[in-house]
Amino acid sequence: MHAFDVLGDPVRRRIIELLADGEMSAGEVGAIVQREFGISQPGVSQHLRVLRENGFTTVRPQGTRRLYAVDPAPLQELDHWLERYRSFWNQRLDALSTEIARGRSRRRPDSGESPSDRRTRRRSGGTDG
Amino acid sequence: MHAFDVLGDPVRRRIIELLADGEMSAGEVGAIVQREFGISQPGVSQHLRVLRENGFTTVRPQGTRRLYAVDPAPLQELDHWLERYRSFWNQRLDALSTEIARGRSRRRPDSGESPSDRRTRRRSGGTDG
DNA sequence: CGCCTTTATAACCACCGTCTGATATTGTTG
DNA sequence: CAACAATATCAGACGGTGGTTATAAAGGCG
Repeated sequence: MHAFDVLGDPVRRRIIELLADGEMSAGEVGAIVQREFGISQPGVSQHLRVLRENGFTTVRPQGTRRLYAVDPAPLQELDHWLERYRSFWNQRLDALSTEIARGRSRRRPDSGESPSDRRTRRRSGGTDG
Repeated sequence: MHAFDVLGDPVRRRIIELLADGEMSAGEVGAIVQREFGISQPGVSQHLRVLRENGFTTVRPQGTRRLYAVDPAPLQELDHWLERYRSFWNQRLDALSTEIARGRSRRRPDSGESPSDRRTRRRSGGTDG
């Protein structure tokens, strides 16, 4: 699962935001998220699981509590994806279109970049990262 | 709809990547995406509509063709969201956890930041941007 | 005008992500 | 050990997303 897929959910984004300020217990995260989004404890727990299993958080037990912390590695993946577009917003958009058009006339045959997650069919249940 | 929601789909991400190299017609985008993802022309068109309606692309008619270009403004939104996490991956992770814990002990009562998109219920169909 | 191409839209639908209430698991305390 | 707290997991429901085929709309050409 791609980092964007994980963060394409507002609850999970919010959890990452909360954890950015520092380690929190599942319950603390839950209290806030339950209030803000109006979902149940198991609902929150499922989102925590997605984050955990996709490397966005680390978790350590402290008694009955589970302390979650953000793991920034997958976020770096997003940052890299965005690199190509950073130059875009430092320039005028119409002037950029012209430059892009020029750059496009000498288009590279193979940019050597792997395209975004490719799926044959959503129905196949092909979820790869 | 939040920028992450839009890009939380691999087809739409791919389309943005394609357009980053320069303006393309809907058909050109379609040919690539249909081959890579194995979806139909209307399927591609629907994704283009989502991108268009959420400000990720501009479109201009050229005869029967529609030329799409990337509009980077919403991507900037992502970049801002990521700012907070950039410092994370420039440091050792365990040392960072310690610092975060310290910073957490003097937690601000109100960070003044709007939380991620808040929904009452997914069932309510509350999709706001 | 008819014919063709391009591409958007309409109408429909399957499935999977996200939700729920119930329950299991983990840990602590008296 | 029982009781409690914290939280993960289970089993099932369901609606929205992302897909389809058919068709409409827009434009160009002979």
